[in-house]
Amino acid sequence: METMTARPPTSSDVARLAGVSQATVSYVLNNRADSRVTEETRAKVLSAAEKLGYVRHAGARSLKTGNSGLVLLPLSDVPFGPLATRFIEDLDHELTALGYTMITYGARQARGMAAARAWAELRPAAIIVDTVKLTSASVGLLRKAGVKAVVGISPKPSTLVPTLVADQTEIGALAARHLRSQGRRKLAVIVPREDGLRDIGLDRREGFGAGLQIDLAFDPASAQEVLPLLRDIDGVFAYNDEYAMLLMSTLADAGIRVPDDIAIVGADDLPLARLLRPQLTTVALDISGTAAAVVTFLASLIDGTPATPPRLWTTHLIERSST
Amino acid sequence: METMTARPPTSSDVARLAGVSQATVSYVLNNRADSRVTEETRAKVLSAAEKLGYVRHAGARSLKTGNSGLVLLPLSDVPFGPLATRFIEDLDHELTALGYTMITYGARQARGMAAARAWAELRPAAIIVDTVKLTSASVGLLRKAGVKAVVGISPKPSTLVPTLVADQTEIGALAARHLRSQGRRKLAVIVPREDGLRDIGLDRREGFGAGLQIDLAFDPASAQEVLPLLRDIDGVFAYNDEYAMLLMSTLADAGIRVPDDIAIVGADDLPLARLLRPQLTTVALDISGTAAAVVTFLASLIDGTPATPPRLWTTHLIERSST
DNA sequence: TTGTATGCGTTATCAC
DNA sequence: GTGATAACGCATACAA
Repeated sequence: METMTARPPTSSDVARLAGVSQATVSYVLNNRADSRVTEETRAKVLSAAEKLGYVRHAGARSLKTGNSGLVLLPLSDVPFGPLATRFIEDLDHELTALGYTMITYGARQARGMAAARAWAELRPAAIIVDTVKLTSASVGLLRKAGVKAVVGISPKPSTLVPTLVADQTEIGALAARHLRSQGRRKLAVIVPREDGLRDIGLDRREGFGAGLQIDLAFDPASAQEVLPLLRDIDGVFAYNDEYAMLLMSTLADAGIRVPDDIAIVGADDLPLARLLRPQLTTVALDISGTAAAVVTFLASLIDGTPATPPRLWTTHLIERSST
Repeated sequence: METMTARPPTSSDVARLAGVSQATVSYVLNNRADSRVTEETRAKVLSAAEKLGYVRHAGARSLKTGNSGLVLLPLSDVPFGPLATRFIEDLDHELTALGYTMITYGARQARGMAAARAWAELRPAAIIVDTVKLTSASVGLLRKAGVKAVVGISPKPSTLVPTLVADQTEIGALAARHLRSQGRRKLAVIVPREDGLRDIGLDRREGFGAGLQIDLAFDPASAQEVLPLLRDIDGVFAYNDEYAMLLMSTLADAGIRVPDDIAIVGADDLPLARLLRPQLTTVALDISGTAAAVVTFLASLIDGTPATPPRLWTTHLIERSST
């Protein structure tokens, strides 16, 4: 027989079953040290809670205590690869260890005020979000709603909020340095045409420095079109490994040799890109340890202690046979 | 001057500023039709709320009404590609349209009771989760906590909960049918060695039917090792496009021609795989419209109406030059 | 050591 | 049309 219509068990239900007061249940379940409870009553409470399948009501708890323990991560519109996924997982792990609950929210949620209102309803303790989704007004709203830490992610530091700087320029710079060190002088840099990727591409291009900018959509036809632009080029930074793969496949078709005619550098060190022949030289991003630093940073902000945002990653070049 | 320590504005604050009662504020903000409010007071309330930056407290609301409007999506441990990402985005969009708030939870959250307790704290209206993360006990706990719709995702229907069946066998079957139709008779099927992928691979292999099973790790060295197994093979279903890429790069190195010596079929129709030469024949999954159907299904369950879970995808074969 | 009482922000039932 | 008022589940100051 199913108990379909039964109301979820409350701490009062647990108290009734255990033969104690509701307050005692709360003490036991929260391990409050200041109120020492007999081992016996403690056991009674625990077993009663177990038997009833009692689970705290997070809403009621947050209403009472004024903090939800939630950390909100509205997902970026930019499709993310293994790196970002790994970072999010690490973040979740670290936050869980500190008793926070990490939640990701809306893949394509509207930005600005509407989004901020939706976020604020949950009364999160912290929120980490792509800076482009924030406005001065929306940050104000979030702060008013009691969000202790509003942290941005962005290629450049924001004036609005403390920002985790995802510095794209150093990626481009590293690629340029390597190509130059290989004696390449006639350089080009790929910038994706795709919406979300374009801004990142422009930043990588900025870091790359002097060189021909080639706008490229992720599409063989587009690659065919830009092929003539490479006539006088002997080194290309391809934005990332995926665009590098696109480029290399097109160059191969055209009979242009890599690295003999043109050297190619990718970025992100995708596992899939290791299958390429020649193997792709790439700028790898190292994010290990970042999540822990970010969580420490968040905790400081939540406590009201000022703190400096950590670096999101370090970069290093992996030289393979495409350069 | 910042108002750092100010308590978030409540509906009472709005009422005070607007010069009305707190109940009236609630009526206005919820557009309750039964209590007709003057257009004038309505405007006063709205402007007061605006000025204060008032945002509802989701916790208090869910405490009072007994439903949170939350739909929880504990993410699967299996790394997901563009397809799953798209599905999640669609789902979010559809749910938002119906007034629900979709939230994804913990990338590597523990399964079983511990996870269920964490989920239940949020008192979601519905939860969609990989069936392997559920146990009979944890489903019971969730139901007791008032979760109206506990929906599984799994290759096979579950006895525990209504299940969105991600039928992998038909993918394998389609690949086999195509290879046979091309006159290939000595068939093999790749099964990934990787943890999360292996079960999916075994299901695809089951659907494939007769043929040599080749266990393969996503790694060029592993591909080298299995190369001898392909000596007598003339058609391979490579599990998915990524493994197909691995395989094709290894075959190319060994001087084995595709499709002349061996025909290859991938799956998932990855954009990146279109760069391959020869171009990869693949089993494509179509998920358009699925999210809407799933949301309709969820809504039924939440209303207490029994309903049949929709199919997650349809499959079709895209023939290119690798077969 | 445990119980009583209160209020967090909200919605909803009832008088007015 | 609008305003008191109660209750949702919980944590905690204080009383016992």
